[in-house]
Amino acid sequence: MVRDRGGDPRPDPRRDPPDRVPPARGHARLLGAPDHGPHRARGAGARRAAGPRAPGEAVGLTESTLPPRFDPKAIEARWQEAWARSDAFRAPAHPPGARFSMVLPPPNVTGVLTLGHVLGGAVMDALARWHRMRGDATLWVPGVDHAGLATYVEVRRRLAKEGVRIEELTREEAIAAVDRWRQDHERRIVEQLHAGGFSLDWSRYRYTMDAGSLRATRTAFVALYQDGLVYRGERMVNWDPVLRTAVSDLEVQSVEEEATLAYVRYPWADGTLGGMEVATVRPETMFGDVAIAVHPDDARYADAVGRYVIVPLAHRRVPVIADAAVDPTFGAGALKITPRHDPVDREIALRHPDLASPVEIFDESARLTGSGVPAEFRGLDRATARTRTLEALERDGLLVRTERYRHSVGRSERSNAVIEPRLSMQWFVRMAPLAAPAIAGVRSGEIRLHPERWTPTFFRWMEGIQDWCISRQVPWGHPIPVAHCRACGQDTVTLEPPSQCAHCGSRDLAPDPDVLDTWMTSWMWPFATLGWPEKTEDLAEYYPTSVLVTGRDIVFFWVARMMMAGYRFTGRAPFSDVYFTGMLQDDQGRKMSKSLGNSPDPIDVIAERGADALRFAMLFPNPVSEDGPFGAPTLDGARNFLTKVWNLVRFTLPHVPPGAPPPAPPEISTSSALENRWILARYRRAAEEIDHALAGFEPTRAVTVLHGFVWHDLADRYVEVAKEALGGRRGDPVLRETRATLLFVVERSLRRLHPFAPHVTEELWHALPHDGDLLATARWTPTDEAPADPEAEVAMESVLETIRLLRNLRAEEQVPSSATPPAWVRPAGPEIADVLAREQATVARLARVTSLTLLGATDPAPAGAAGRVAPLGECYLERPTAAPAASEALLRERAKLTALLEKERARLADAGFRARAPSSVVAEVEEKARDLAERVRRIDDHLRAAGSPPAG
RNA sequence: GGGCGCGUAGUCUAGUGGUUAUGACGUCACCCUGACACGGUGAAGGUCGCCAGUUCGAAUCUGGCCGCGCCCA
Repeated sequence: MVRDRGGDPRPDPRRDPPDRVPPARGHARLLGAPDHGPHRARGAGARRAAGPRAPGEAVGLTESTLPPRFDPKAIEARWQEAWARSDAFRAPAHPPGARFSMVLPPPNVTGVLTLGHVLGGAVMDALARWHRMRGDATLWVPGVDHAGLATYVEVRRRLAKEGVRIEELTREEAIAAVDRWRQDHERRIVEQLHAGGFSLDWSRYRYTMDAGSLRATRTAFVALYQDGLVYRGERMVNWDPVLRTAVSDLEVQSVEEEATLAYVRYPWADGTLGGMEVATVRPETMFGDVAIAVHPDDARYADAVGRYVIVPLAHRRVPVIADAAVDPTFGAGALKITPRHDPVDREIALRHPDLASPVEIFDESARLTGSGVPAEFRGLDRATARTRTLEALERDGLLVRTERYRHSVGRSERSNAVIEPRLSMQWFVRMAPLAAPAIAGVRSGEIRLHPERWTPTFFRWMEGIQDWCISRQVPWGHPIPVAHCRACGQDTVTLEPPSQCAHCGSRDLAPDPDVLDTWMTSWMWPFATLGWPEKTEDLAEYYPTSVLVTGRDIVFFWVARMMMAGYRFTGRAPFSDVYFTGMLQDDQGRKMSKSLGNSPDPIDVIAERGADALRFAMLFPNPVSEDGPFGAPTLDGARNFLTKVWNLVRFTLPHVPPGAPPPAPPEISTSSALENRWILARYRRAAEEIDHALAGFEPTRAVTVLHGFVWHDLADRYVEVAKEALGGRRGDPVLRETRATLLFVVERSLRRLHPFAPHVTEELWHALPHDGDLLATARWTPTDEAPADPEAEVAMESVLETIRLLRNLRAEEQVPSSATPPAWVRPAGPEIADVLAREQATVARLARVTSLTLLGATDPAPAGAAGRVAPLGECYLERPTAAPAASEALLRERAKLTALLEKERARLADAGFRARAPSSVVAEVEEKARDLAERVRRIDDHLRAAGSPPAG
């Protein structure tokens, strides 16, 4: 760290910003901690006050004033301000060394953040804080997205409630109305992001419609236009008749729906009896029919091809044609051809150029207004027209029959309106040439997807990619940078809005009235936020970005397109790794979604539980990359764990001597206390796994390891064992070593926990002696600070296992908790005997036995004692005199071991196993069988001694 | 209809050829033991969806079936 300050236990950044805290190397006693509610009468404080001597007084403990539970509200805002004031998250301009950069997927100003956003945020912040602590120049760019159509629809709906139709406003009024909404939501989103404690660089905040984004979008459009990758053309598009705009293929959801399939007779034009029977779910489109098509090989209609029929109600003559695209098994095997209103029909019509040119029958709201529509139906909407045409057909005797029919219907993602395929003039991006480098990038591993299993889906979509319709007929969005010349009819496409036509020089120009699909801007987010198209320093320093974290639901909308834009406009992949998060589900297993209204506002959860608990709960225990439930139990778990950490520090504080220096790796040798060697070894193992998991995009694994290590190894086992040494009862050198070890491991655990629970760890870190201003900018310490020590791990396992066995016996024999009976152990080997001899006192204390006697191999079992047989040997515990001999557990154990033994013996009896399995495996099984047999024998001895003969 | 993925204790989950199948939540019993009852200790709970196959050996590999989910038509 640059400055060695700190020591002031609870800096209040509102009064004392961290960089102005006077250097004070004091003891870490907490001063002025707010009283968090009445302390319960029971507990340590009360006991100490009442007792003759507070434990630890003899060794100079200091009373901690941290309350037993932490109150997130009391600390979170304070640290958020401290981080902000110290510019901790502002990425340096010209950093040496490694870079780590990310963009926050810009939340849509359509709404506010959901818990899903917090999930992504928790993952990103973990990565950002981890890299920052590792010393990488770290940049995480915040911003919001104008979310074109989505926001427009939302505002449109809101205005409609107030009785205002947005279509009736002027363009300027409509834009102003949407922009007011945007500002309101933008403010709330920023507030939410602050409340989450995310380490975003707010100095680089961006908006997808700010000046830079406008310039980037315009530049990209012009470049693509000049390359011929953007073109205008009359194509069949997905038309949303409610919003009266085209939408892209991705914005159409296909839904299974039930419809009426009508069999309609088209009479022969020559007056012959009969006609062609055609099945359709859309009889109202018959006014646009130009033909009836049958399959060329369909024998039923061989004579029909070339004849003419009359379109019912419209009374027009159309030919019967043959086309291989017709499915002869569907309906009657004849298809009416309405080229302006069905993509398949259009394809067929294009193959038959002699057909009459198709007529438009719908207006932009899908009302029947075309010239070919009989007066009876003119002005009707699609649904009414469908009913009326069926009625009319029935009246005219042309409706043969109807049947129910399930088929999939395209609905607009935004308005839920049934999409009307419509031939219209739109702007498109040619995708295949843009997709190729992105496909290659993923294939070569230049871009990696995590979890990997999503790559096939990615390739499938990319390889079948269609051109992208980018024009929208709404006011809200980036204007299409094209001017149409009224004089010569040509387009002028330039970076700056032109004052005259580039072709004829006329000044009579009309700007294109449409706007761009919102993704035409967001696909450039990773570099547009860094200043592109200008050659900025940020772009040079921080592009390409490192990781993109997002939900799988926008892989095609956004992730794939960012790759395309990245390669096209910067020549590079926009990021090297993509991490997909899962979707959260509510308590009932339903997806959390805005429409269901089952995602709480993160602000409310944070107010109630704290940002740390919320974020931690996002990562644990359910895997981040899988869909999974999220609710109160998960939050409770996170809160409980953080309270555990809090109390671990509360326990540690009194053992920090006044004036203690910041924690350093303790001097450890093979003569050190076993528990100290062990916890250091365990810490090292955990730290290595955490680092490995983070590097491998497995945040849940990192958090799981932390949770297990801190709670079980450190708090449950180490602290309990170390209490003896910490009480000074094992002598001064051991006390010093143990204090140093405790402080070191606790402090280093806070460091590794910080990316996942930044506020509470920051608070606790400041309560301990520390070097530097903030944990957020402290070092990610190397794992080899703590020595690997497999020997200590094995030895400690024996100690812990002995304790567990004796506790188990206590419970089974219903030994009263106040009793401390004598116990015996017959170790299975000399190493275990050694360890237990040295750690006798620890075992006795934690198993609450009055003495622990080690038995030799030939010593008889203590009479009347309850016993267990385990791999490490046999444990005996004096049975309460009143208790009946309980041998159920022993019998259960025997049954289990016998079953295992059978299995191993069967394997050994198998000649094939002996012949083909590796000899090491055979030896292992032999050893295991010997051991099992020995244990069964001992159990039998024991049962005989206890007077209950072994079963079987 | 096509593609992809997933089925492990009541729930969620770890585990890519040899482990007495991991952990969390929940459940049961005992316990307010010098930080934590948002806690401690111990226990119970699984034919690893089903059926075949490969292999000396399968939760793990292959095939089929059943169920669920997602994406695309």
